[in-house]
Amino acid sequence: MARVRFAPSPTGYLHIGSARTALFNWVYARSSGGKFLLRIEDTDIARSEERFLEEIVTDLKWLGINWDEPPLRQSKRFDVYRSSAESLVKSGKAYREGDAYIFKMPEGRTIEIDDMIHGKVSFNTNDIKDQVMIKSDGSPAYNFCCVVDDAHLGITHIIRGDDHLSNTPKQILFYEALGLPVPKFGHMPLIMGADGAKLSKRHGGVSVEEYKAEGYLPEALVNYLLLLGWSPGGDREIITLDEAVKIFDIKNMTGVQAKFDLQKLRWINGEYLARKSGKDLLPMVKKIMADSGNTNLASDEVLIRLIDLYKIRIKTLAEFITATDHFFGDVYSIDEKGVEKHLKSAENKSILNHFAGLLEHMDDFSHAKLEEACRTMAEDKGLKAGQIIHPTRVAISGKTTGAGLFEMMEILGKPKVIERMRRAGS
RNA sequence: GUCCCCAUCGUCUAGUCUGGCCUAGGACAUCAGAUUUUCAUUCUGACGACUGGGGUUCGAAUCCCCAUGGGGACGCCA
Repeated sequence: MARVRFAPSPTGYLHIGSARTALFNWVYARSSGGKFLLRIEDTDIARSEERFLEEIVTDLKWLGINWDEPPLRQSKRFDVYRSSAESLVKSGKAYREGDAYIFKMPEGRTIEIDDMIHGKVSFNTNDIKDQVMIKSDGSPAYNFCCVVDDAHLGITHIIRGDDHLSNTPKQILFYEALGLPVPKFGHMPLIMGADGAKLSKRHGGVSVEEYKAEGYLPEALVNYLLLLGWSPGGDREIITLDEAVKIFDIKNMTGVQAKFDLQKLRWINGEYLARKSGKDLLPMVKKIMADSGNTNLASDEVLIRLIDLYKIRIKTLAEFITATDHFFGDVYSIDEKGVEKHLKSAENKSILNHFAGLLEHMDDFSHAKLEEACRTMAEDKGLKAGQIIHPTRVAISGKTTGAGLFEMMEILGKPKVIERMRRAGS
């Protein structure tokens, strides 16, 4: 049975690239009926912090990733690494230099890897230096404790980033020297920024937290990450984790570095947003509104109506806030070009005032009745409905885009609508 | 500098392993049109690629070599 792992180092937030690594390992385990484990690489005690670990755990769960056994912490196993290193010194494969333990690199050997993604890759040991196993301060070096623990955990398949490809021959040598079975490796290409450079803040964010805060749904982020380096086949673009588990085959992963495309992520997020109900989205919207300082400005009922109206017009939850700001008070963003185009002429002002006058006599302020009133007025005055709709939209929302006008009016309510129309018409 | 990985539309990719079905398919983005007598959704269409050069072969996006380009690694970081 396959056993795979994700081994984060709690020295910072969960990087989007690490999240992808975790994701593919998880999918590999679930699709093959194997186990997915977590190992905490906290050997750098000075830089490791509990709060980072908590954030990583939270983010993994948020993405839908769970693990089958309690996480293993490397900081608790320094004695194990030391005795392993000691055994290699005894057998003559390593030597000591002060308090450090160093592995003697054999000469002239070719190490061949049959990578699950790249196929055959080979290295010559002449290109590799002797490797530190235990540092002078007693802490283990990455490549060494990685091997000791992967063997200890019975890891059978290691799926990780291409940045580890050149670590692999070193690790294979450790497995051999220690007399341990060598697992299968699969190195997936790194994600680059849109400009081909290392992924950074200006590409839209590097941490899972940033995407969460921006209002991306975990399903959408997962879906997008899954499409980077793997193809579900056919013309599929939208795929859930569960469906991916059913059809995943590591053979379909490409060895080609991919650029992170925020536009496509946004599109996918929009797809998921549109498919959710306002009720399902409510907690997330409330959270993101609270985080940006908007609290208790509308009832849940009104919020749900707004979400249902706007979910097909936004790509992230954060956009909901700016798109609907005119519902939450009298200070909201104004599209100056829209004002210029629709509210400046005397004719439009007169149309606004006339329409407002009609509205004042309405008791039933439902969108159906409002639309009826608008259409009737257009007919009476020989106008096209658009000539009433556009100025009204800008007058009550400050925007040229948004939900259907009459639904907007209904939710805003008679007093606000008329007040804003009168102000724009004066 | 040395070693390693990679190379199809602007981007993600299908096709490459098992050469002919590829006048290279899909999606995002962009542009245009239709629908919606408002916004968006939706629909239709357009634009748009096999990095270059040598081979091998009846035939190459697919196999081989070289060049170029991109990325990674060469830490007592992980």
